[in-house]
Amino acid sequence: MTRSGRPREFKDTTVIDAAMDAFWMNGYEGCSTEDLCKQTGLGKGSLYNAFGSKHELYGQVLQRYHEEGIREQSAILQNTLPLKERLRGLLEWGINEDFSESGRRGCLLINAAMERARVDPMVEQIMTRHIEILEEELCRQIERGCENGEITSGRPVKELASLFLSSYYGLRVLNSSSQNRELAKSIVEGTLSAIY
Amino acid sequence: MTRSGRPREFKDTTVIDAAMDAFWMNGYEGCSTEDLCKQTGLGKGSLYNAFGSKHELYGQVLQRYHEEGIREQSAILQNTLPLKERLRGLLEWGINEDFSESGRRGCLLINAAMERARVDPMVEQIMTRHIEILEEELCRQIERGCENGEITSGRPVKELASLFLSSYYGLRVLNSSSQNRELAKSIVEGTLSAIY
DNA sequence: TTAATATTGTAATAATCAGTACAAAATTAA
DNA sequence: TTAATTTTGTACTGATTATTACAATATTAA
Repeated sequence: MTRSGRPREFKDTTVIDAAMDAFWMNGYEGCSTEDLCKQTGLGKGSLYNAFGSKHELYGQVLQRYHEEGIREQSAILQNTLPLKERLRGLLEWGINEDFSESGRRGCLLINAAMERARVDPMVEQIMTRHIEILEEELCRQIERGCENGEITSGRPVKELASLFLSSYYGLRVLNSSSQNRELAKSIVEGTLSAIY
Repeated sequence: MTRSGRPREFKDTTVIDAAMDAFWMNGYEGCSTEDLCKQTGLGKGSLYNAFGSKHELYGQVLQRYHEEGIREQSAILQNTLPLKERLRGLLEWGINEDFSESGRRGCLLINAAMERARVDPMVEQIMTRHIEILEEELCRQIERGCENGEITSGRPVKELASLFLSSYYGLRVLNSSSQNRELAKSIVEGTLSAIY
């Protein structure tokens, strides 16, 4: 079942990961096809033959980032620690991303949404789905926390999940806007003690 | 003390406001000098003569937005209502901005910071200052709220202010990412009941 | 081997980019 | 009036933009 013709000299996922770096560093508008060729190592011919356009490649990049992000965040929320430690883990995972060596790029999906969700249905759709999934998982875990007595505040589950979600996204934005570790620490404590 | 030479046919602040719309709609990279001329009504000659470069004009736009934003937000935080209503007022002010007719542009400063704070010291500086001032005002008001018995949670003022700040920024980001009024409502309730 | 097919690198395309040059126009100071 | 000064609109610059054309290359199926 192998296709005839000259075989590709690259793996799609590898190229998408490289393109992800380029878009992450430069944004969508700020990233030229030249940048994409340099970062991926492909020529224009190959890039356009394989991915169609800059915008389609961007779509594949965001989709991949979204799926991997959900995987990692869900894993943190579903491990065996007490809920409070899992929630802390998620906040700290975000902080690690935001303050990593690789140059303070923040969350690619937030960057993309702020730049383009308003004008690009593809971006809006991925971001909306991402938020939905995260919110659902938060509700699931907080619900369990209420049932087994870990959470005693008595507030509605939806409200607690919304609060955590917004505080988490605010944390990510504040981190990549002004790189203030003190503030980040304070947000973590404030958020956790708001739920407990 | 009038300067000699042909007088300008425009008021600086009017032009800056028009340029603000252009940058707000398109982002920095996505906004061409052509866009700026169209939106402001000026020719390139006048625009460059008066503002030097696209980047300098962008700086003036952000500075103006920053100052006006601080003015409005401070006014809300300093009015005569109970603190809880003032905090609610700030959240709802943000929601009104994010869901306004003028096309879901969100907060210009957040947009700018997400696009450029990483690579543009001017943007980072304005955003950092903006956050600082807002945080200070929140601390001031929450401090008073603790002293006069409006707030009884016993948590440190800094922590409560950080929580509110992050939740507020998260709210703004979630709003402009996916325009979910239900979620916004839930965040408002969750945030306020976290502090009270 | 050959025909068919797919990928690759390079060169070209037309449009758009930020910014400049400059002469015409409009003002003030002398 | 005239000289000096500033603003304005237009035409232009060279660079860069996303995308395409296409011949050379590398493979599979017959």
